[in-house]
Amino acid sequence: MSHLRYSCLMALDRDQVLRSAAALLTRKSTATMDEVAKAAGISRATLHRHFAGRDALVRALETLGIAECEAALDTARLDDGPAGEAVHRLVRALEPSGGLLAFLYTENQLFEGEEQNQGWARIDERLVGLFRRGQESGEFRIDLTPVWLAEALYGLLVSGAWAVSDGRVAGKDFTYMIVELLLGGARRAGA
Amino acid sequence: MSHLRYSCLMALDRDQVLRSAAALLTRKSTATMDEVAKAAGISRATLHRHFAGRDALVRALETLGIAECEAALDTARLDDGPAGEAVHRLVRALEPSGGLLAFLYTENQLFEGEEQNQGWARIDERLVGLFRRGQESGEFRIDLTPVWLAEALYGLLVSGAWAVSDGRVAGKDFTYMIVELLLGGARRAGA
DNA sequence: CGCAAGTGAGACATCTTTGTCTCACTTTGG
DNA sequence: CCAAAGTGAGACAAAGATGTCTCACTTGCG
Repeated sequence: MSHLRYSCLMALDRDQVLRSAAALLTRKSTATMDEVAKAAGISRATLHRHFAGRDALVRALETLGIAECEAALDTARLDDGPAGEAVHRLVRALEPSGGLLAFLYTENQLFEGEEQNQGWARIDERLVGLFRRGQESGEFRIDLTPVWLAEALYGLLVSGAWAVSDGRVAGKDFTYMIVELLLGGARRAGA
Repeated sequence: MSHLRYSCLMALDRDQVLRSAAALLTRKSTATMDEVAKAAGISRATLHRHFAGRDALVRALETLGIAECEAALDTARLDDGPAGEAVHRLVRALEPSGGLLAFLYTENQLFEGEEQNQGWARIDERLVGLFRRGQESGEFRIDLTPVWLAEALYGLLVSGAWAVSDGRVAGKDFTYMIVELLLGGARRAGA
């Protein structure tokens, strides 16, 4: 039964290709299939054997991004302790996926009419739930809707990922900057 | 001398086409020249008479966006009064340009290698100067760099513009949400 | 060794977008 | 009324990306 080994090996290769494609498309979202293949160190023909086409590749990246988000949401234990600390844990867990999420967030904006992947709705739900919990516990202000807070978190993740990749801010500050701005804002506490 | 009238009429038409293109590309950043032309109510041939090509159109949109930003920066009188209020005036002045800025911000991310338009550098400078002023006056915290605060403002503008255009948040809350989150954060003042 | 599977290189047709051009029609101003 | 300018519709080739296919080569395993 070489079939099992076959599919196993394929899965590994496929994942490596996917990671490499994510890394490239994060920097250049319009990269060609040929560029993606070269970046992965394989030929365009082999790339095509893994992913039926560009759409399939992007959809696979979306699935990967959703999986990483779900994993980060689990890791961050959103229901434990103060909501602010949960946000901190979440951003820290999301940091490695920042570039991929930036790509998918802007890419998703193109699918104006089409229904978005069910996975994002589920993630939105959990994120909104976290902010709502913070409001109900009196930790977060209630004049900013949970939906907006979730949206703002996405925006800050994108800004942060791009600013880091462009060298405008240091990568080590990624989590701190996002969490501090999202939770505390720019105004000095005493001011 | 019909030449003067000619150029004058052209300028008006050109500006209308530009606005319409901005409105369309804001929603669908990959729209083709044909779609842009149809959206403007003109033929593709005429569109080409106004803008040599897609690059020229995008560059013209960039120039428009820069001009609107500069105008907003002037209107907001960044050097007057508390920096926090200046930020509020700025976001309010920027609100009508939110969609266009979102388009240009994400579009600019594609020009990774190339040098960006000098105009953006000047705008960044003024924006960073505003946040620096707020820090020096003791109004803003100093553990978040002015560069990051400026970047975060861009990100929140993009998130806000998309959230409004997708109907996830109400358009009338645009300025309030962005300013309050940017300056005050999600955490309740007393918490 | 010999075979089967996977891969790389490249040819090829196709599709989309773009840029250019022509031609007929409409509008405008003298 | 007439001529000039602008416009719309469409044809056309060129360029870029994609998807498909073939063929030779390597690799791994019996």
